[in-house]
Amino acid sequence: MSLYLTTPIFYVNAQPHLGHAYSAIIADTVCRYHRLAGEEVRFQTGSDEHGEKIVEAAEKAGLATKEYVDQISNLFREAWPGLAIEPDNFIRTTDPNHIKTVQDILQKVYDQGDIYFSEYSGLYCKGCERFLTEKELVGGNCPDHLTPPDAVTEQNYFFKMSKYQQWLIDHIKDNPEFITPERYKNEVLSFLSEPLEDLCISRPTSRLTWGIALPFDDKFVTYVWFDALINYLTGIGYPDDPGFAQQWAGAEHIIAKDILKPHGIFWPTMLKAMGLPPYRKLHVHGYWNVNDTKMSKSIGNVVRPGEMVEAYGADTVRYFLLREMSFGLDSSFSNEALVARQNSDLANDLGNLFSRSLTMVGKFAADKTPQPGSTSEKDTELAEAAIRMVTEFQNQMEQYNFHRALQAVWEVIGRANRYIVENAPWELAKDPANSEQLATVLYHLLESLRLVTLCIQPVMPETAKKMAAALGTDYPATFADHSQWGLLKPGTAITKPDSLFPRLEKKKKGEPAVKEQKPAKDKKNDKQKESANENDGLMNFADFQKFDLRVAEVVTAERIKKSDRLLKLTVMAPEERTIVAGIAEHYQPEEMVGKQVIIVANLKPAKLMGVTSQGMVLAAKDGKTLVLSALSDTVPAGSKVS
RNA sequence: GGCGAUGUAGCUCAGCUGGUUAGAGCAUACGGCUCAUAUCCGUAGUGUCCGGGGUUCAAGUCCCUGCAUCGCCA
Repeated sequence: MSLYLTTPIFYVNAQPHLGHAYSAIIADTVCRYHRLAGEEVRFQTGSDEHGEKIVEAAEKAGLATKEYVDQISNLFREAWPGLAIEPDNFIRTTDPNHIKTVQDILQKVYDQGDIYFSEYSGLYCKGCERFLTEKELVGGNCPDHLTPPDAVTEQNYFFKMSKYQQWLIDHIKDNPEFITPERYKNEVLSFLSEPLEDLCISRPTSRLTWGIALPFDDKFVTYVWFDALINYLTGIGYPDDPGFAQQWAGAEHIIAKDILKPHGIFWPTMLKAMGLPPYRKLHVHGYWNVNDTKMSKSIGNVVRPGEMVEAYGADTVRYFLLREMSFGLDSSFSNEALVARQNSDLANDLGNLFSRSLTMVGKFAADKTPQPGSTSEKDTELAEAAIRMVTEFQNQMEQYNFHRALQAVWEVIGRANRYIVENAPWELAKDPANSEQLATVLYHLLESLRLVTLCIQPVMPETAKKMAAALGTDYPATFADHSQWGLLKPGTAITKPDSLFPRLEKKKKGEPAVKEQKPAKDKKNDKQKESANENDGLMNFADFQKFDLRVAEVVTAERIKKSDRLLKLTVMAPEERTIVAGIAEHYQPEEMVGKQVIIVANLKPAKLMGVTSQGMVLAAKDGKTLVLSALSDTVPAGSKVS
C-alpha cells in the first residue's frame, strides 16, 4: 500500500494562518505515521496562484502579479519547515509543466465533447468570482460581500458536470469512506440530490488575463478551480511519469470544509471525464476559531504560524492542534488553552515522567539501562498497557482520530507515573536486597518511555528524537521493528537531556506569547490581564475600564433557604443572569422585582449557598443601613455604566 | 423555508447496536510522597444527561414534539 497525501494548494491572496498550518500539520503527521507503518508515502502541498482575486491583491500590494504570487508563495513554502512540516513536493499552479498539463486535459475533455460553448447571463459577483442566483441576494447585494453583483451576459465554456452526477452518487454510496467524516459525505450527497448544473470553466480575457489560456480558444482563460484541482495530478507527473498510475491509486486529499464542493463534486467528475479513477479518500476538517470568535482579517485576530512557532516551538503547536480538535469539527484556539496543554500534558505528565525516570536511572543504576529480573504483576500490567497503547494509537490514527490516539498515549504516561509511586524506587534503593526489583522497575519505565517515543514520533518528531537519543535507542523507523516489548539493551548508556518541555507561566508580566488581537468589542476583557502593579492606592483609567458595570433589571427575586441575608435575583442585563445579593435583611423579594440596579457584570462567578452568582449588585452601606444603587431615571436593561 | 448535525459535571468532551450507583481530562479542595520540570500519587465532590410527551420490565441511548446553536441548500 502506498499513500499520496495532499493538502490543498493554498490561495495566495493572503498570508498563511492557523488554518493552513493545521491542514499541513495533519498531512505531515499522517505521512510520518504511514512511513512508520512501513508504507511508501508522498506528501504534496503548494500554492494556487491564478484568478481575479490574486490580481486584485497584487494591485493592492502595488506589485506586478507575478512578483506578488512569487512572494506569497514563498511565505507558504517558508512557513512549513518551522513547524517540522516536510512535504516532498511544493507545487505552484504557475509552474510551466502544470500549465501544460491543464491545457492538455482541457483539450482532451473538449475533444471528447464534455466541454461546450454557451451563452450565460446572470448576476456576477467579483468577490465570489462566480454568478449568484437571484435567491441568494440579500437586499440586492451579494450576501458575503455586501456589494451589488453585475448583470453580465457572457459566452463561456461549460463542463458537462451533470453528465457524471449519477455516477458520482453511486460512487459515494458504494464507497462509504470516500468522503469522511460522515457529516461531509452527507452534505455532498444532499447537494447531489438536486440536479447539478454544468460548471462554467472559462473566463473571457476581456475580464481576466491572469490564468491559463484555453488551448482551443485563446479569448478565454481557465476558471481557477478547474486549473487548481489538477495540481494533484501534475504534482506526480501526470500523464507521462511511469509511476503515476500507482501513486494516483493511493491519492488522498486533506481539505478544510470551505472547499468541500470543489473537492467533493467538481473534482471527481473532472477525473471521471478525464478517464481517471477518483481519488481514494477526501478528509475534511473544520475551522479553528480564536477565542471562540471566527478568525478573520477584518476582525484582526488571525493567528500566524510563524508567531506560534516562535512562542511555543513546533512540537507543542503540533501536539496542541492535534490533541485539541476532533477531526472534522470546529475548535477554538487560545493561548490559555495552549499553555494549559503545554503545562499539564507536556511538562507535568510527559516531560516530568521522562525527567524523573532518567534521573533515577542515573542515581540508582549508574546511567545505564539496567538488566531486568523477574517480574511482578505490576510490571506486567505496565508492559501490557504499553503494548496495547501502540495498537490503540494505530487504530485511532487510521481513522484520523488524532485526539483519541494521543489520549491513548497519555493514559500510559499516567499509568507509568502511578507505577513509580507504587514501586517507590527510592525506597528499593535503600536496601541492596531489592536490587533486582529496582532494576526491573527502572527497565519497565524506560521501555514504556521507548514505546511512548514511538507513538509520538509522527506528532512530535523533535521530541521523539531527543527521547530516543536519551534512551540510547534508534529513532523509530517502523512500528514493525519497534513495537515489541524489551528492545532496550541492558548496559546501554542513558544520557539525560535538558527538560523536554518548560513549564510556561501564565501570569508572568511579559506579553502573552502569541498576541491575540481580539475583536474591538472584547477589548475590555483583554485589558483585564494588565495588572495594577504599582500600588499607590490610585488606579489608572485602564484599570477602571476593567469593571464591566451595567444596569440590570430585576425580573424575579426569592429568598435563599437557610440564609437570612441572601436573595437570589434573576436580572436582565441585557441577557438573563442569576445574582445572589446579601440584601435580604434590607429588602423584601417582592419589592425587588422591576427595580433597576447597577451590577458588576464581569465578576468571576461564585457559589453562595449552593447558588452560582454571576455578578454583584452595588449598594451603599452605612452601619446597619443598606441602600441599593439606583439611577435617577429608567434606562434600557444592560446599559453600560461608566 | 428545506435537509442535516449538535445540545451530558465550572470548562473541553467520552458514552457502540437501550440494561447494574452516568464517565475522562482540566480547574477546585484536602491529604500523602520526595525520584522528578513547586512536579507526582490518593481522596472529595457537584450533573433536571436542553424542555415536554411517549414506547419499554428498563432510555443519556429509541419515537414524537418544542427550544437553542451550527452547517449545507434555496
